Amino acid sequence: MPSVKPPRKSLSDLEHLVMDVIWKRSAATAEDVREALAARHPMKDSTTRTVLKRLEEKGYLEHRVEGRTNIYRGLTAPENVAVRAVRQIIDRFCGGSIEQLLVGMVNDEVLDEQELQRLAKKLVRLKSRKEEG
Amino acid sequence: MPSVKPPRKSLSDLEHLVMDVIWKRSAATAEDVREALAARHPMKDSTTRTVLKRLEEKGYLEHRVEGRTNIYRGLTAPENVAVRAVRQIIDRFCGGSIEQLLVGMVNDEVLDEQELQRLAKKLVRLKSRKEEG
DNA sequence: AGGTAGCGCTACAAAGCGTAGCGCTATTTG
DNA sequence: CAAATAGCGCTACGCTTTGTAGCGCTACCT
Repeated sequence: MPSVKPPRKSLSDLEHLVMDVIWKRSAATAEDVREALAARHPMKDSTTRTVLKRLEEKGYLEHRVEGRTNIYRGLTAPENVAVRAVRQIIDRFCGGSIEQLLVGMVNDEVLDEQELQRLAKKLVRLKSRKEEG
Repeated sequence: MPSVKPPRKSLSDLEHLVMDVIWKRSAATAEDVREALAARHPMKDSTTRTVLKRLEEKGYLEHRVEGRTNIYRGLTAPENVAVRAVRQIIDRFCGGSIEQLLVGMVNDEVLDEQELQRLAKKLVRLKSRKEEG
């Protein structure tokens, strides 16, 4: 597996909106993005391009040229970005302890213990199934 | 329970360092903070104060005056900050699905399913014990 | 009285972000 | 074919955040 280098910087609000578009359709042109966001966040064509360019610099995107058109493609799935971010949080706020985070989530009622247990079981099932092939 | 309002803005690197000091000792003066960070991050007295002030504005701290000295105290525990941040991440990157995040963590081997199950059980035990009083 | 501790205020440069204008070229259209 | 258009990259600008600190005031100890 050619481990993809993780993006260095985090996403701004607008960058996030744009990434959502990319993630939703796996590939898009600048115009695609602009149109997709026209309702929620209208912007000029050049604005879209700037954001796209910055996302590329940050390592979230790459593009290939097709005819005269740039086709942008995401380099990381949203879940991966999420996992990295959470990892950071655990390191920074919970002394590296996932347990501490889970405890906090249960206490804050963001997560229910029963639900967590159900998910845990599900994941174990999934894993063993995968190992069997 | 007088639900504490969550801080609005997130922490910068330096702010984070400072909060760690506060969290470690639950209360501290500006000098305490400066000394505690002197090795890792030397700074002038006034710098420390600026950061402290900003942290207060952001809602992470409050201070009381004792004699001529300000005593700073954290308003939120690190786990709470962590939980809120993770909540955001789940909403933003995982469409609100905790499951999606956990799956991602297991796939990225940040978390082991067995370990997760162990923790889940532990939390359930903890909860029932708490309910019994 | 003079030094000092402690404090708040103001400032400022660098970086990040949202925004966009401009000018170039290849393609489409009248 | 000339003109309009699509698509692109470059440059820029104002605003906010962040790290950094200087300054000047006051209460206090020597």
